Amino acid sequence: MDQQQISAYLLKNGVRPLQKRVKIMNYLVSKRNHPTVDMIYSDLIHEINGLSKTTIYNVLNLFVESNVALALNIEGNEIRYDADTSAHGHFKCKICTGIIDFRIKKEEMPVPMLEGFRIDEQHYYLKGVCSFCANKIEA
Amino acid sequence: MDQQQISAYLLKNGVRPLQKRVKIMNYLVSKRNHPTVDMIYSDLIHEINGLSKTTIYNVLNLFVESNVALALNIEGNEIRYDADTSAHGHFKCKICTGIIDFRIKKEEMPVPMLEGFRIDEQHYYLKGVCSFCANKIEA
DNA sequence: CATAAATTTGTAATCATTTCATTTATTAAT
DNA sequence: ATTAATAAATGAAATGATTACAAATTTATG
Repeated sequence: MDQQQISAYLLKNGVRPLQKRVKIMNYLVSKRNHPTVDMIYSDLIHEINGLSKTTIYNVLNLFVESNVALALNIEGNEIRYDADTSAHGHFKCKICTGIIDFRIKKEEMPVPMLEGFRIDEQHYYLKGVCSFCANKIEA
Repeated sequence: MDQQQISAYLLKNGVRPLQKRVKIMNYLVSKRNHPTVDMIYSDLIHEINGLSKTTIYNVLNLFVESNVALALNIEGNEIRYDADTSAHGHFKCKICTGIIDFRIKKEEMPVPMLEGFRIDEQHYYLKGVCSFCANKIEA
């Protein structure tokens, strides 16, 4: 996705494609690292002159409201963001703190018996040790 | 579960059954309300003389480490606790903020293809509007 | 009982996030 | 283009949950 495509994508979802918004969305879709606000800030501060952390909070909150990003609450003390809003699960490694996506077909998602409930969001996540870190520990 | 059973349960899981620990665990298993630390504090302060919020944090962290309680990270700004450590999902209502358990059989849980990963925890949660609040809105 | 070890307490520190008033950028109209 | 009106970005200060830590208390052990 280049700047043009990102702008179009935001516009289609009711988000005015302003400079910083486009750059932050571009960061999310190109890095796919499920970053915290701090990670985004440290990486983009070099690229965007005079970027403020508050702006990142504002933009991300807007993204989440507009359904172009997900807020992941895996650990209690940090929110991580994901531009992939399709159905998928997340694995968080306790050692390296990295988050890895894994595909789940919608049909595989268990459907709970909740008569009369309106379900807006489904989240499925795992915690453990990723294969890379597991290998390190063995060695 | 009475005090005796709770003490035995804690002991079996490597947690010394001290007074406040037993009372906090008793609260969790009897109320089943997925409380925050503040909810536990406001309810138990009347019952336990000179209870400190720090103690609740300490005890809950110990419970989670010892696998006798789960820390639920559904909303970014609060951790909620659950003494039911068996496989089940959680639904959080956006309106009344209540959390409702729902059964999922272990077999129904989707198994991701994560070769060489060690999976310690599985979490499945939904957000939306519960039937009770949905009815209110309609009316 | 007395002592040592573990736990609880309360205050202060920390950290992520939000609030808010001000400044700056963007859009629309002239 | 210029200007006026609107929306967004900024930074400092406030908030709120959680943790750190030293002192006081409780629990287990000889």
